[in-house]
Amino acid sequence: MVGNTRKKTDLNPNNSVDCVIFGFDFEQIKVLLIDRGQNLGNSKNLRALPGNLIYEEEDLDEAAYRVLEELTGIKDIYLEQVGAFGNPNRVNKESDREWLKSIRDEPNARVITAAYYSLVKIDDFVPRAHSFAKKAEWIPLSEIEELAFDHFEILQVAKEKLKQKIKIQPIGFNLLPEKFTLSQLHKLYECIFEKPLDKRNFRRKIQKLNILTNLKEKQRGVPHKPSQLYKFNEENYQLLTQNGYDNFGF
Amino acid sequence: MVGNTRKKTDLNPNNSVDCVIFGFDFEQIKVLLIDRGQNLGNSKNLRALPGNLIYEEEDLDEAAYRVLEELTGIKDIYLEQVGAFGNPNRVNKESDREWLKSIRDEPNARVITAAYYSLVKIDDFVPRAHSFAKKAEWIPLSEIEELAFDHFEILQVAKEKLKQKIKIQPIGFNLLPEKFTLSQLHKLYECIFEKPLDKRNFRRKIQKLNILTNLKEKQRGVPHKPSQLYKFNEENYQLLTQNGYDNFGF
DNA sequence: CCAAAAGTGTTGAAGTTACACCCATGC
DNA sequence: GCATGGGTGTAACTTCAACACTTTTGG
Repeated sequence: MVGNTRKKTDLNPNNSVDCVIFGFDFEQIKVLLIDRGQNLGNSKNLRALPGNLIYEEEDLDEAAYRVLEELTGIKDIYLEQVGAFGNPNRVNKESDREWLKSIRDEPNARVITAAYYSLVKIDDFVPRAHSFAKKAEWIPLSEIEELAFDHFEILQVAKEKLKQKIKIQPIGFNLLPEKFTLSQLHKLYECIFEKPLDKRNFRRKIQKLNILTNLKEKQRGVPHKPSQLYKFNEENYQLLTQNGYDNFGF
Repeated sequence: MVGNTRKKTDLNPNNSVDCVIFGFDFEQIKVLLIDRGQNLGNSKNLRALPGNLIYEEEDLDEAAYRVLEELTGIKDIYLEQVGAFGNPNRVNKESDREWLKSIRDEPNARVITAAYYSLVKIDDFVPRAHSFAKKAEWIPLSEIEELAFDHFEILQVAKEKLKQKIKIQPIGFNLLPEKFTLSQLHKLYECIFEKPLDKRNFRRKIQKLNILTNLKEKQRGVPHKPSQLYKFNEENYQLLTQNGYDNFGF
């Protein structure tokens, strides 16, 4: 992989990857979208999921990591496959067709995409736009109403998969900084499940799992009682799950 | 779709679908595999999942239904996507390369596959081999140790997805005949989860869901106390789940 | 009458839900 | 001293796990 010099002609014109990048700013879930900077007459400049064609000899997972880095500068993150999307009508918006003409050698090729979702610590990097992404921006999930191609549909499926996954694997920590408070974790779960969770019950439940380490360290500079800081305890998590435990309930 | 006359040249050389068809014979889970009837010198004649290239203008889900019917004669069944598999080394077995040469126009093309799993009532049809499938056979899941391409890996993932899915949606009924007994359902769940479930607890739990209709009809001709027959109650299931209920536990 | 699977209830432990007040800090 | 979010316990209820015997049929 490393050091390959790949040409545009090594691209597989029929297959792409698209990434739904979730972030959490302690208030809401956000999704990283790119702005293709189209200046179009009558059609809308819709945002898109970061995604692109894969190379002929490239693994799908690898392609997802690569594309993500190329378009946004993000690397080394948690990725999970959502599935394959191959509706022949994925490209039925005028603005999408025009855009493809401007960046692809074979703009009319039928493209099947493998979608991924990933969870990132929103502060670990400033998303930088690269390549054809004129801007890369965090957009609140709740405000997204329309996207390029079939990306809105992909987003809905990704959201659903995330909800299911977090019930059987505590992947939420990927969205939080190394050190976090129970309230932040609580808020995160509420945002993902899109419903309120009782504070005391949540705390009891999560603490019973014994996968948090209390850092014996407090928040500083907050205008209220400072909160304990915790970190995810990877070792205890391994112990817990090595016998097939997968009930993270909620 | 109907009436299209499609030529071999309309095939998309880079994309295929593969189907993991699960069946249940009241004793164990079986998987429908095809035998490509290779007569090879030193390499094994491995069985494969039914699958084939898709057409250029064909939806993935549709392609899965079509390929399945073409290779096995099965139609109108429950299908669920497993995901996209695109490891460039999927074809690294000598026997697979030779076989592709014999059936494909572009045997060396890199192929990304969308895998599906499906649940069928094993007695609803006799699988018939068609096309390049020389035989289509039900093989016990527990006896499958090696398959063509990356099909064994696909099978493992499909099995895992099925286990997860049946916890949140009672899809098991697709594997049983219209009329079935609680013992058959019980055995089915044990086979899927690969672990014993307490008989009384299972019955209580499933009956509390209120998605079974007691047909007030008994098994006949069995050399033991005949069992009540039940059918799946679709209406009650809709009522149960319309408010988001998805705890079919186990 | 024997073999085979069907069918049934109880108890103790664990988990779930709902709910209200005091605490520590910055300003 | 006030506003803000942090942190805690209990009681009623529901669910879960474990467990053994009687029933009905065919042969």
